[in-house]
This record gives sequence, structure tokens and C-alpha cells, in this order.
Amino acid sequence: MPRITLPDGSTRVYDHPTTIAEIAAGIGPGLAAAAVAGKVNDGLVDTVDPIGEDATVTVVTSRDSEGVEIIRHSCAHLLGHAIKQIWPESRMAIGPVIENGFYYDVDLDHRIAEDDLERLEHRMAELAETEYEVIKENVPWQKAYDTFAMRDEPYKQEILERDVARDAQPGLYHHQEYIDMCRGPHVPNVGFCRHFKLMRVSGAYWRGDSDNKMLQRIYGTAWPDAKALRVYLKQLAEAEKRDHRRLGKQLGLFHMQEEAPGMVFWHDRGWSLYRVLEQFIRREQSRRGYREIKTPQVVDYSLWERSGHADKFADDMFTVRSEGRDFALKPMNCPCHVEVFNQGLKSYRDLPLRFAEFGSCHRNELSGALHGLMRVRGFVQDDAHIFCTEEQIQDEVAAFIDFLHAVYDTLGFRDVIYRLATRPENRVGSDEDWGRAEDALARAMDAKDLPWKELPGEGAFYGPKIEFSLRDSIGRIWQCGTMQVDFAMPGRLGAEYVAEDGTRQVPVMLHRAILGSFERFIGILIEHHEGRFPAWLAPVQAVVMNITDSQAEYARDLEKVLKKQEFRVESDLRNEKIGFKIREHTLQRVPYLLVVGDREMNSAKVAVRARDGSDLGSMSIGEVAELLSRGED
RNA sequence: GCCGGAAUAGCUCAGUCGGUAGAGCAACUGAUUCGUAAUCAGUAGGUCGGAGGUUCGAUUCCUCUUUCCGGCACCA
Repeated sequence: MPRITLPDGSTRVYDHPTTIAEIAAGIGPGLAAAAVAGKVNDGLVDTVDPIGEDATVTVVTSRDSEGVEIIRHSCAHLLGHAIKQIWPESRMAIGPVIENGFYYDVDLDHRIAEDDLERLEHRMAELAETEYEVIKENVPWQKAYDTFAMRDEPYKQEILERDVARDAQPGLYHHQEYIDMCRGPHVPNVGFCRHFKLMRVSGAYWRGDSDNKMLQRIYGTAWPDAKALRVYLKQLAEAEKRDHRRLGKQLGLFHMQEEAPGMVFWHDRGWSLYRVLEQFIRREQSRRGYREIKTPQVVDYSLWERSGHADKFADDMFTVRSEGRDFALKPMNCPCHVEVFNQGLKSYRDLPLRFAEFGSCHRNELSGALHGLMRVRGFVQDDAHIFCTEEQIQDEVAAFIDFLHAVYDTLGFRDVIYRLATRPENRVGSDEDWGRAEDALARAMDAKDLPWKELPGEGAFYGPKIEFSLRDSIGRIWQCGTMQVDFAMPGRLGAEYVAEDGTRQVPVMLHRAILGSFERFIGILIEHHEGRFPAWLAPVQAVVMNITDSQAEYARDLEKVLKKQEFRVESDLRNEKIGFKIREHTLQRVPYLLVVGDREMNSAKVAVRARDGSDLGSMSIGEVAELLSRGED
């Protein structure tokens, strides 16, 4: 006699084990038709699963986020069904839900091409159109195993062997002649799976392990209705317009070429952006007690052996041979910073000692990892190392977090995500050291009331770290900042200081960065702002343009006056219509367009137009200067 | 590194079922001196990513290679 409580508080009593389907039908035919699955005491179930006990029940429809996920998951099965119909020899691996969609990994000799996706989509649409019923069956482990053995599905068998308990009752979902195994729940009917699109096909290793066979992965997106699908596809197109590689070319910021894979050729406008950003960081860190240093890029290999990098990262370092010696291009700055620390005897009174460097590093990243500015082989970090005592860690971390917040805030990022990566299995240092360091990091965040999550086992081998990620204007998350505690390297490289009691002690080293790499961060900035940088960052802050030749002299004077005040201003005196010039510089995302005609010339003013098309009226030169400085500290 | 795809004028792209390529924009020249997102006319511009092969002939077909793109794996 299950007593079912519905979300509105009402209850229904059944004299037999009931189901979501029955409950929904009891409420109304509309809900019965819309029921994708159900929630029984917060656990998701299929509409046909028996409910024999008293429970709180919610009918899940495509309006719930869970419902959408279920539709996506069932779309993966539908894709599986279509794949098997077209290529019966396919061996199915896994077909999970991902953000906005799903994928299916298959082992198939036929190379799935773009044309095949259309074929698959077509077949899926036909199947969805028939609205066939998805039939669920829970079977004993052995029966599931035998089913897949008979159907020649070795991957399903492997999943059963490795991931499913022998006493479990795995769920088989029958999609007509196709059978898939799943925890579920799934839609009761493939009619729910009409609004999808197959996006791309790519390779993916079985179980994500590069030692395993590479399978073919088909990605798709799926939505509850046609409109949601359309909106999503539109969003994708919008995101593409922000692509920093495309904007980098359009705005003349940088380029890359075949002869230097993974290396950036900065053009004047991109380099301006870079320099403004660097100058901003330099000023901020100098205010906060950092000392800027500069260390060599080519360093004898023996230093990398002593630091331990040669052991772990030899393949990723570029090496140079000269005069019978081996050198490496530095992949990171920390060993060099320890060498600077080691010059001259240090006292506890010198600590904390904060060395900052815009450190130019090279790492020979795998070719397939390279991606525009986001993943490069030559880059510059806003790196710093703080040498301090263990007692000073927490204060230093707290001060760093304030610093990082100030920087992100000025750059237009308000949403920061905090994660604490704690001790991995392979590590150096005592458990007590680790405990204290993890504690210091956690307490520093707690003291500021920051919401953070732990990433167990994700710390570096030499110490725990906080990872700071930011969310950009279209919701993507980028890990940028980091604060790492290091117990190992100072000792390895012989760093020490004289303590209060006259003994020699090894300092703790904190590795930290806010932007990460300038290259990558500028890539993020480009996409975040879609190239519309705030005026203080913009490579060209304003363009002065004349209406006819008779104001050319006046325009040139304006340019000169503003340049003298160190604004980045250009003039456009070409013999073109004003509409043409406005269009061009607007497309170049110049924040302010300064138009001068006879009216302005005679009143010693300029007509100011913003890049969004708004008319800011006419201003004096002083007012323009004021406008251009806005947003700067 | 692995799987798949791509590479044609400065840019965006079309094209050749094997007979050495075309548009728009940009550039250049001339005309036009114009008030807030494209003035008009003309000119020039390409060893069709690189190397090899097949062929009477290759930008097109094949092999290798480089780079890029989408994923996977990696990211000290």
C-alpha cells in the first residue's frame, strides 16, 4: 500500500506497487505524455520502475534539468541504434551525457566521415519519428553478460566484468532490435529525442588511457525542443566570433607561422596590449613588496638535474648544445630564483623575500596540444617566488589572494573559483609538513570566507596548491592563478637562512602566479571582451578623423596633444567619407572615435562617438583625456 | 604523441570528374572634399603548404612531410 507524496504536498495511496507512469496518468494525460522519468525520494527512476514503499515522488519532464539530461542520454542510445543499423559490425563502448549533449564511442573499422554524420542524423530522425517504446529490463549479471557475448559486444562485457557487481541487476534498454546497458533512467519513448544534432567525430582512447585502442567518438547535442536547439547552435556561432585566433588576425594583434609552431609573433597592437598588462602587474606587485628580477633563459642542464626537472620533464625541455655543454631553455623560473636567493647569506630578518619575474619560458608541448595563444611553447609567466618561514605561509597566502582579487577585478573578472589541491600519492616531505601546509592554505581562504572545493590527490609532488579559475563573459572557466607551497626545491638547491637562534634553516618557497601566462591570459581577455577592450587596455584608444582636408591640420594637432599625454591615439586623414572611416575603426573596436569638422575646429572641440555607436556629444580636449583615462587606477 | 579533417591572391572563400585558376573585400592609380557603419572608375596581384611518384600533361590522383583545425591523451 504505497503512500505517494507529491511536490505540492498532496498524497495518493495505491493498493499495489505503482509507477511514475501510473502516478502521472492519475494526475492528467498531459503530464503522462510529458513524463520522461521520475524522482523517488531524490533518486532518479524510470517511468516503469515499481514503487512499492511510501515515497515522495516527482514526475520529471523535459522542463527539469534532469529531464534534459535523460533525453541527452537516450539520444546517445538512439545514436547507438542508428550506428548499429548502418554498420552492424560496430562494437559499442560507452555513450554518456556531457555538457549540452552526449557522445558515443565505437570501435569500427569504417572511418566515420562528416558525410556519415548526416546519414546517421537522418536515420536517428527516422527512428525518433516512429516514437518506438524503449523497453527496460533488469536482468541478472550473467544474463547481461551472455546477451553481450552473443551480440559480440566485448566492451560491454568488459564493463560488466570490471565495473558491475556480480549480484547486481544491470538494466538493459531495448531499442527495438538494439540493446544497450545503462544505469538509466531513460525516456519511455524515443519521441522525446527529436531535437538533436551530431556535431563532430574524433578519436578517443578506450577508458581514456593512451595505452588503449583509439575508438571513434561521435559528439552530439540534444535539447527538449527545436527552439532550444536553435538557440544553442546560435550561441555556438556567437562563441566562434569571439575566437581569439580569428580576432587576433582581424585586429592585427599577433600571428603564428609554420616555422615557429607554438610561438607568437606579436604585432604592434597585440604587443601594446601585452605591455599595458605587464606594466599594470609590475606596478601592482611593486606596491606589494615584490622585487622584480630577470634570470637567464638558457641554463646548463646540470641545474635542471639538481632541481629534479630533468627527471620528470626531460622530454618537454628544448635543449641547446654549445662548446661541448648541454643547456636547456628554462621551462620554469623557480630554480633560477633559488639561485638568486642563494647569493649572499640570508637572515630570517630578510624573510619573506618576494622575487618576481616576467619569466620567459619554453616547453616543448606535444604538437596536438597547441592551440592559438591558449597553449603555446614559448610564453611568459607573471611568476614570483616567496621565500619565507612556515609561520609566514598563511599571511603570505592571504596577501596574495587580495592581490589576485584586485587584478582580476580591474581586468573585468568578478567570478573566481577556488580549489585546493591536496597531497598526491607520490610526494616528498613529511605528512606533518603537508598537514600544516594544507591547513595554512585552507585557513587563508576560510579567513576570507571564500567558497572552495578540495581536489584530493591533485597537489604537486612537492606541495599542495590553490588553483584560482575565473569565469568569462560566456561562462567558460579558465584556470589562471596558482599558489603552491614547496618544501622540496629550496632544500635540493641548497637554500638556507640564519634563524633567530643562529641555526641554518631551509626556507619554504611559495610559487605563485595571477595571470599564469601572458599569452594565454591575453587570449582569454580577447575572448572575454570579444576584442572590445576597456579603453585603458585598448591598443588604440581613439582615432581622430577629419571630415575634409581643411581640418587635417587641426586633427593632427589633436593627435599630437593626446599622444604627448601618453594616450594611444591615431589619426585617419584619408580622403574618405566619414561613414567609411567610422565603419572601419568601429570594426577595429577602437573605443572612441573623435570626429572633427569645421564646427569642432571653430569651437576647439571634438565630436566623440563610442564604438557601440552612441554619440557622446562634443567635448574639449581635456574632457577627452579624462574619458580615455577612465577605468585606469 | 594518437584519431579524423584541412591547406588556392594580403583576408574570406569559389573552382578544376587531370589540360598551369576566379569572386568579394583589401592594395595601387585617378576622380570625388563629402558630418557619424562601405563614393565611383581603372590597374596590378597566385611555382594552388613542401618533397617525391603516376601521367604526354598534376593545383586536381598516389606516397611522404610540415603546419593548422576538431577531439583524445598531456598540461611541472
